Amino acid sequence: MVNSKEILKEHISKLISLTEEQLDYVFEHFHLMSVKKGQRLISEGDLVHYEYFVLEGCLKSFYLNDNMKMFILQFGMPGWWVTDFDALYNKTKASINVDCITNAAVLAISNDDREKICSEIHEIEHFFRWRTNKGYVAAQKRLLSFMNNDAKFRYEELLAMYPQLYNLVPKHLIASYLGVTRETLSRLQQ
Amino acid sequence: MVNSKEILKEHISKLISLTEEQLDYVFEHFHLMSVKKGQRLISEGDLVHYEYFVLEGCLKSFYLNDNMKMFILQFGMPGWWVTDFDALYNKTKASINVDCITNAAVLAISNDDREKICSEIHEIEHFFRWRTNKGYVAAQKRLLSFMNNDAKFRYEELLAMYPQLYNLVPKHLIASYLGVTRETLSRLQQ
DNA sequence: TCTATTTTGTGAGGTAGATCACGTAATTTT
DNA sequence: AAAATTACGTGATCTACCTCACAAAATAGA
Repeated sequence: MVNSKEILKEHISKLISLTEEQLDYVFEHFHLMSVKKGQRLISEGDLVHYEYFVLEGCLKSFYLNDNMKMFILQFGMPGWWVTDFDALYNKTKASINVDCITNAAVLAISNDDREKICSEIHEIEHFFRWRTNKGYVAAQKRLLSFMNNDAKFRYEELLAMYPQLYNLVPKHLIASYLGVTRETLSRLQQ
Repeated sequence: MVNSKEILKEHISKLISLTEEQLDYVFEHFHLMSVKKGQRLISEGDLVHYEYFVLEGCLKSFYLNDNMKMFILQFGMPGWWVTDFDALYNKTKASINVDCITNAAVLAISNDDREKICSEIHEIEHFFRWRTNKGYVAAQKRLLSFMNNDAKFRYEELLAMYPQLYNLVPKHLIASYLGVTRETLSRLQQ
């Protein structure tokens, strides 16, 4: 089992400086969850109460269209935050799903608790602003790559960024992330 | 000429509550700019010092690939914030450009001044966190629409959201936003 | 007002990736 | 270990969109 407290502290301390007491206090608002492969953390149509910081394993957030075709928004690897940010922040029903690709350990924090520590500790609000900014920038870059590059390029780009993915998740999930069919992905590898 | 102070105050007050004095103080950190059609605000390769809040007119942020093909990331309409967030926050060189599609009025704030008022006024940090979160959610939704829908659907989606765009900007720019050629867009309209 | 530039439309042919269909390997369940 | 399920590869055909080419309309500059 991982030392969740140390991992979170180190993650936060990359962006802001808190005292040990503050870090302990922040940590108290998270709870450690051990989640099994296939387990659903967020389901479309439900209210969303938590966001999840991934400690180990791999989650996915995904959208299912009317034909039940899956589109993966994010692979939640260690150090990443996963939730339906739209539904969580605006207290609306989830339009996406989150589940576990492999057994995983995550730290969950409720929307209320996040807002609470954000308002109590200015630096934590700063931390979450920067974290969200990074997500925004990453989403824009992915959008650009989508418009500018073909599937093969995007595939190599993804594997360069996350080499572990190749052996960690089935290829049809990688295809869903790239926005192509599994058949096309299979043909790319030649 | 628009009342820039009132517009900014109202924009900020939608998310947070500040005193009049605080709002005045915040406003002092912006400067009003009148920009002409075609004028460049951010150029690829340069350092980025400002972000821009659009009061009137229309900006565009765009990426040019190796063949000088343009991809529009954002139409900056009144009430939107435009910059290269990656370059601005991380003090690296711009990878995108921002210019004016029509004559426009914007409020500019430097990165240093934003960080300054964010650290001085906790609520302002909160405001910018929520603003960025909205941008992140919008970028993810656009990505999903890109993967899930064809060009015609995305075109109608865009016009439903911004009906003014149809008469405000040339069609080839709309095509660049949708990620199709101008020829394809022209054929979609039938 | 005349000219130059930008914008828009449309035909013809090419291509990346989709869909459907089938077979085999690998993994999981019993 | 057998059976069931899931993952993966590959051929054949189809289609949304691209590229190139040309022309007409609209707009901006002088």
